[in-house]
Amino acid sequence: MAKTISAPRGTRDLLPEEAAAWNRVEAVARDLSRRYAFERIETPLFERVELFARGLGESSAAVEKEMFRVSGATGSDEERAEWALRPEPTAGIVRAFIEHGMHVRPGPLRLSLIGPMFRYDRPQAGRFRQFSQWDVEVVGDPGPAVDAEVIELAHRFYTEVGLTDVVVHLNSIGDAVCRPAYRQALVDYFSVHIERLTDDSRRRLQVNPLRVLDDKMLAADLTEGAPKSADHLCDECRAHFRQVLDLLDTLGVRHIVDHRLVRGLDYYTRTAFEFVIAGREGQQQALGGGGRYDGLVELLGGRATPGIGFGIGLDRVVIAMQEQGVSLPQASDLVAVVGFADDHADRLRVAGQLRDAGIAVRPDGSSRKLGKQLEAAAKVGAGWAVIVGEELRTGLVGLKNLHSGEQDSVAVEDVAARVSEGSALP
RNA sequence: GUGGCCUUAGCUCAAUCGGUAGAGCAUCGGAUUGUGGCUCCGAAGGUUACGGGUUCAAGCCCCGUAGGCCACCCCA
Repeated sequence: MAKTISAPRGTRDLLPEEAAAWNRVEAVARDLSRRYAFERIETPLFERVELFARGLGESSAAVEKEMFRVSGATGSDEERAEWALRPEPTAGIVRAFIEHGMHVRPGPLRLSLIGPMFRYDRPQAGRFRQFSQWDVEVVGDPGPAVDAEVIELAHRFYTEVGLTDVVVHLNSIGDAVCRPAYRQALVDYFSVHIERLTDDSRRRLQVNPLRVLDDKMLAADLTEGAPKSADHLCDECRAHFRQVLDLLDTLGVRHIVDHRLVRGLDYYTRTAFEFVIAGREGQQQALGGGGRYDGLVELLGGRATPGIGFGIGLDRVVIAMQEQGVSLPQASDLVAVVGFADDHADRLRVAGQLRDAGIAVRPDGSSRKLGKQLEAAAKVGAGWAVIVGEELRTGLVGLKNLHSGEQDSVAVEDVAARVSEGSALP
């Protein structure tokens, strides 16, 4: 045997046995996108490094150490530009929004995508270098109602996918008006305790003081004693946050205000949130997160436009579904077509007729004895076997229920109806 | 980027003191020519992750590399 090649580190193959869970997750995401009137958008899997550096912030972990760089080909300047696989979808969507002049469209714009993201960090439970997200963005709506609607949408997603105990943690981190003062308050506070900070936090204090709150290495009393952004909000931000919380109460969305939640990306303003499984502290408990980014469009060269959105990590959702034992009903309306000797023409013709009628068919292509074919049919999960034999001359085939063993002779055109009655559940 | 544990058949695992690789499950075939699931018989499947070292002899001891798992940072 030739030397084998394995999947790249931090990536994995989606095998057929996991398909049911992924199908469910993607189906719910697509259906909710439809019901909440989001339109599909697709952006490239790679963009210029500069887009992410400017959009997410130079000091964000995603840019600082997790950028998955694409080595450019030789040739033109275009090809030699620095590219990176997208670590998150928002920057690309905002880039497209600006590039296509989408601000002139009747708004607010509601955009959604499902696709892979890439971060070059070390693989771990629930963390991969390639992972999948469902992302939704509302661009052009500054009001708190849309914050609540979007959070409620994510919450509904978790429920419909079958998960329980998912709660939203949220915070308001202010805006261009009040953040500078809060920022200074943090600098003042942490400067007093500079000897208790980690090297990393001392650096963050210079670059982005909010992210010192994110440093889990610091003693709890140090971060809990730090100034809270909620206490430093300007009147507008305070009112906005208050309304978001009230609306979530009205909608019955369980939420917890977390003063340490600042989020890893620099573009967030006002509302920031994260979805976690209650009681699962420590490891990769975040199932999704997002927030408002009222300054991002302008930062990337567009005219000032508010935005809000979230990304949900579908890999982690699938893992959580497995952990919680979410049941995924297996339809067994698959029909195997078996027959005798070399009557493949008959089998394929019958298979075609059944497919015309809309059912899933798997003809046996072998000339094995009938018993082997039936055994194989049951093993691949068929609920029914259609046995093609002499009676086909009169339009009849044997229809055998592979779970009960019952069998009778039916007309080919009646098979589909019998199968869709769906009595073949195991 | 840092640390710990690990790597033998497709999967889960054995292999005594260092003595030349085994089981269960799964797969495929058979058990008197047209009816599966149970049972029985049989076959196939390995450069013991890769590379080097020590030794008469290495799956086992030593070094390196890669990969996996777990945790930290951070996040989805």
